Formats: sequence, C-alpha cells, structure tokens
Amino acid sequence: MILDQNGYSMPHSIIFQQIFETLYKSFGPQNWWPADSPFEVMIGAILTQNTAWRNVEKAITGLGEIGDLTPEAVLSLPIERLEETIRPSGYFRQKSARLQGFCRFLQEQYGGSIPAMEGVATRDLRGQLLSLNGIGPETADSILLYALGRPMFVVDAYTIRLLSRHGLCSAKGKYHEIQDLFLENLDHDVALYNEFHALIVKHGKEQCRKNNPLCIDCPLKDFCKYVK
DNA sequence: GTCCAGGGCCTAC
DNA sequence: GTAGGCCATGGA
Repeated sequence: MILDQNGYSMPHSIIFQQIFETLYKSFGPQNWWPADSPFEVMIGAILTQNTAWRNVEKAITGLGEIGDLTPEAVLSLPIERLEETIRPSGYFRQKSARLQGFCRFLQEQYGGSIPAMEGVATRDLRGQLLSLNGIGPETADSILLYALGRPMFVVDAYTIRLLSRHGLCSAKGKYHEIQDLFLENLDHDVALYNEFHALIVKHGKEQCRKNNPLCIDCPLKDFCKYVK
C-alpha cells in the first residue's frame, strides 16, 4: 500500500503518473524504438530476447550489410548464413529459425507488407503473433506498440522488478496482471506507453539492477518512502 | 571465473 | 499451473 503525505492510500492511476513523471524528469525522452523501419523494430524485438541491446545492434548491423532489411531478404538467406550473421545476439540457432518463421508469417498473411496489417484489430494481431513459435507476450507487445503503434503496454523483467520493489505487485506477478495495472490506470496513449516502458528499461539499466536492490541515487528513491 | 542482459519453450511433477 | 532446464554471446 502506498500512502500520500496525509496517510491516505493513493489510487494506482496517481501512482503510475507520478512514477512516469519522475522518471521522465530524470532521464528525459528515450526516443524508442531505435530502428530505421517498422520491420527492423520487429526483427530487433525477436533478437533482443534475454539479450543485451548492444549485441542485438551487432546482429542488425550484420544483416544490413547483406542488403535491405526486408522479409524477403531474411527468407532468402540460407539458414547457416543467417545464423552466422546474428550470432553476436546469442541463441543464434533459435533466433534464426524464429526470424524466418516470423517472416514467413508476414509473407503468407500480409504479402510481406506491414502496412497491410493496419486494418486488423489489435486483439487479432496479438493472437496471430502469439501463435508463432518464439513470440511470447513481451515480444508480441513490443511489436504491436513500437512497430505498429498500437496501444499495448510492454511488461518486462525491469517492470516487474520496479513494481514489486515499490510494493505495487508481487515479485512473481504474472505478465497480464501487471500489464492490466498499466492498461487500467493510464490513458490508452501510444506515446505514453512508448515512453513509459523505455523509461522503465532505462531506470532498470541505470539504477535498479538485479544486484543493486537498494537503488542508490535512484530518481524514485523519494517516492519509495511512501512504501509501508 | 561469475553474473547478467529490453524471453520463450519444453518437460516433469 | 508452475518450477527448472535449456538456449549462447559478450560486457561488467
């Protein structure tokens, strides 16, 4: 339970807004997702699974050196070549298969055209993405929000860590429980969701790492004092 | 050498 | 339904 200065419990909508504003004032706009095209966002969302972004950049740079980043180009690469190219991003055998599976889906369902997804309801798109091998809730929501501009909140390990450390959810909180906290307590605003998730990742990288649970010098430190 | 990173799948209980 | 193992590279 989080209390305000007068000892009254604060609605989650206020808490989330305060967390966002505090992080934004501290870190500023994050300009996510770092990519030159929606397709590159999608590729990056798969490559960054449990992987440092620095390593993903190497893989994407390698892909760019082969040719234009398109579904056809990724599908035309022999699997061994694709594996070698994305090797720096780790799990290269799994991820190369996942990339080609995803590109095959784009070709078969949308003729390889991302704009062709525009008329499809977000819920339906999400279901299609989740049916693909190697695309779970976080990757699907990253694609929906950052590649397609749909109002879906992305939950990751940093999000769960931040909320649980402020007493807002259990450390074992389920993905959709936590996502619902954001969806139910914030406006369904793509720009807000974009910035909020990026700021949570920034905060996690800078201040609230696994091995730094004390959050020394964390911008949310003052906020933490309301935790009972 | 150990831990961790913008997860997800599969298997066993 | 959930805990545990597995996938792999690279930086701190």
